[in-house]
Amino acid sequence: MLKKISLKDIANQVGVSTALVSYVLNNQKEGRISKEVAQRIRDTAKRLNYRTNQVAKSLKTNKTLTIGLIVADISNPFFSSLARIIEDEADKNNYTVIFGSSDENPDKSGKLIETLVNRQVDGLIIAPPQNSESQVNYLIEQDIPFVLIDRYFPAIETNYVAIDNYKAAYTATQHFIDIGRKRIGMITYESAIFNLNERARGYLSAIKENKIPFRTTWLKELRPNNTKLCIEKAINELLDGPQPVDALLFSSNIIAGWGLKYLNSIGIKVPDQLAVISFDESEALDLFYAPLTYIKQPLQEMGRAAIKILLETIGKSSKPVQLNMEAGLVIRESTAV
Amino acid sequence: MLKKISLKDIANQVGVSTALVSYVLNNQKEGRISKEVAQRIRDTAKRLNYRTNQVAKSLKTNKTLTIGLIVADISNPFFSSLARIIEDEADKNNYTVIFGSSDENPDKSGKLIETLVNRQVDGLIIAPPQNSESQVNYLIEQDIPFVLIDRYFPAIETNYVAIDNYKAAYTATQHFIDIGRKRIGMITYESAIFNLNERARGYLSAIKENKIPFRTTWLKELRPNNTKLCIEKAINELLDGPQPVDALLFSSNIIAGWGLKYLNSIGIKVPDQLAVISFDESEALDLFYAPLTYIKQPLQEMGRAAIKILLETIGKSSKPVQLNMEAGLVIRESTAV
DNA sequence: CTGAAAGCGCTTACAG
DNA sequence: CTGAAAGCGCTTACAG
Repeated sequence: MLKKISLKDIANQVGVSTALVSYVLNNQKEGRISKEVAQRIRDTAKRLNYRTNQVAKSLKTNKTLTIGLIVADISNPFFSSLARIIEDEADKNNYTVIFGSSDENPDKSGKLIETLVNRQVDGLIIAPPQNSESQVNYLIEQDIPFVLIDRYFPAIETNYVAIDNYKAAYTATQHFIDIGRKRIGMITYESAIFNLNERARGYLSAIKENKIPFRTTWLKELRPNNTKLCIEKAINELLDGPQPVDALLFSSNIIAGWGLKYLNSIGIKVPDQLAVISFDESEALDLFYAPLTYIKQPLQEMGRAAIKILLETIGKSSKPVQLNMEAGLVIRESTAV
Repeated sequence: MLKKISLKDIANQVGVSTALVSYVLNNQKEGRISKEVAQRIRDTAKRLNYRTNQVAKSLKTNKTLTIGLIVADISNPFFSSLARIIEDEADKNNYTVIFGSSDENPDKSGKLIETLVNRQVDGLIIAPPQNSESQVNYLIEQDIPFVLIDRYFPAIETNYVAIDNYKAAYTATQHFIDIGRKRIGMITYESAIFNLNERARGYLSAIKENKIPFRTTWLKELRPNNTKLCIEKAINELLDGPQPVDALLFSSNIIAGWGLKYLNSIGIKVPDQLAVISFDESEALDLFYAPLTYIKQPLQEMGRAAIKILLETIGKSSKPVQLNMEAGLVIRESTAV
């Protein structure tokens, strides 16, 4: 790289101190600097194409105007959509975002947190994987501002922004019942992640409260790895036998993606044979021959709230803000009566 | 935040200079420091939970170990997949990535470049929007390492990693011809972006060289804005009249997404009435009842190459490396004979 | 084997 | 209205 122009270069050219240059370029002490000198400083800065070195500024001010975003996988449409919203909101506040993908792996997320903290991010937005409680506690101990998003740990008092997953799953299941379905399956991950458990809990509650005799084989909890085959196997089990399910709730867009592909390939008729609802939308789901009924998370609001809370926390540590937003149910053909 | 532990704190505790602490923690001058002291320094660092302040280190070393990634839109699956690959490759080299979305807008990309440069990123990976030549020239002037990805400006000599879009479109069009299609349409964006022009050029060449009488109405070039309606209109025009097209090439995954949705809704039979090929894959496309034949870009290789070239350029400025990789054609049901 | 010291490019109280 | 100076937390020649 070329030698960069520094404040000192401008100061030398104009024949003033770097202090003065700094004040002018930061629009400080407005009234107290002679207009003429201020203008000469500005002109020179422009002529030399001066760019402030944020690293030096950060070291001095102890602010980097950078936030770290840790998601499970930036290539998952749910997270990349969220990332885009967070990017835009951050930008409005002159913040820049560094991202990292944890792959739902606590070791990776721990390393990411460490890297980002070393880089002195002003705060973090994290979708924490299971078993990462200690990392969250570490951030609390170190008094590093952060907001959990999508998931959280009910036992730890932190900022978070999520949806009411219990209610969302309950509503979806109730919808199946309302359109007359009697045997309702659900495919989800076997996981300690709170939001997934809430989804299963909501599903079970709705079934119970409607006095539908529940069969344990209706709820399939998959290992997160080896997903594709497991999903196919789960679907087979749900559809085989004399009492196949007539409705199916997918607990994530990824599961829905694989699941629909498989339903396609084995020629199941949706919604006639099987009504289907998925958590989260995805361009993908629109191309299924029966556009999917889905649980729509208010991503925009979630991203906005996360940034807002984070910036407030950066400003001054305050009481944790905990937001359980309400998700919508977008009803389409996959649950048509 | 809590007061952070600095090198000085460790130095004070152990009773040595910060220089020594720095050497030990960076594993420098290994043999020349007494084992005993080194061990005490390490123990103390651990006990105090020392984290190095990367900002201070960066200021001194003039390296931030950060790269900037500017794409059109991080929520577009093409770019988020690329981002994920770049993230992983960067991580292997201890680099971290800051991203930004330009929305194909040169003003936005200009601002992003400025922000990232001010933040002293060591280098940039950019998918440049149209009319951003001046920004690229600025980077060259300033001798800031960068690699263009996905698109580039043939008139400017830079590092870039892209596919041979001409060839990819040619191959796709040839495939239509090989399966007996006679009236082949293409929907693309009206744009000065080189890669899109190359796609149109490849399509036209294939038609010409196969001596198919080309009709200008077959090539639809849309304004990038208001896409959905434009695509529907374009499809209507292509399918209306006595001589509807019997094959259709979509020049991006976004266009394909909207296009397929519309084909679905108007009940066109793929591939019987209309054979279809799209640029780029997407989970989405698998859910279309006739899984799509698509042009597969070697994303993994592209991301890897981009990082490799960038890091080499950061190491020492060298001759521009220009990679036109070959895309594959994945043949599926949408072009079945 | 170890330390004193300069310096990276800024900001900001303090003094005048 | 303006400047000299300290300091943010590191690294690294240099000296011993």
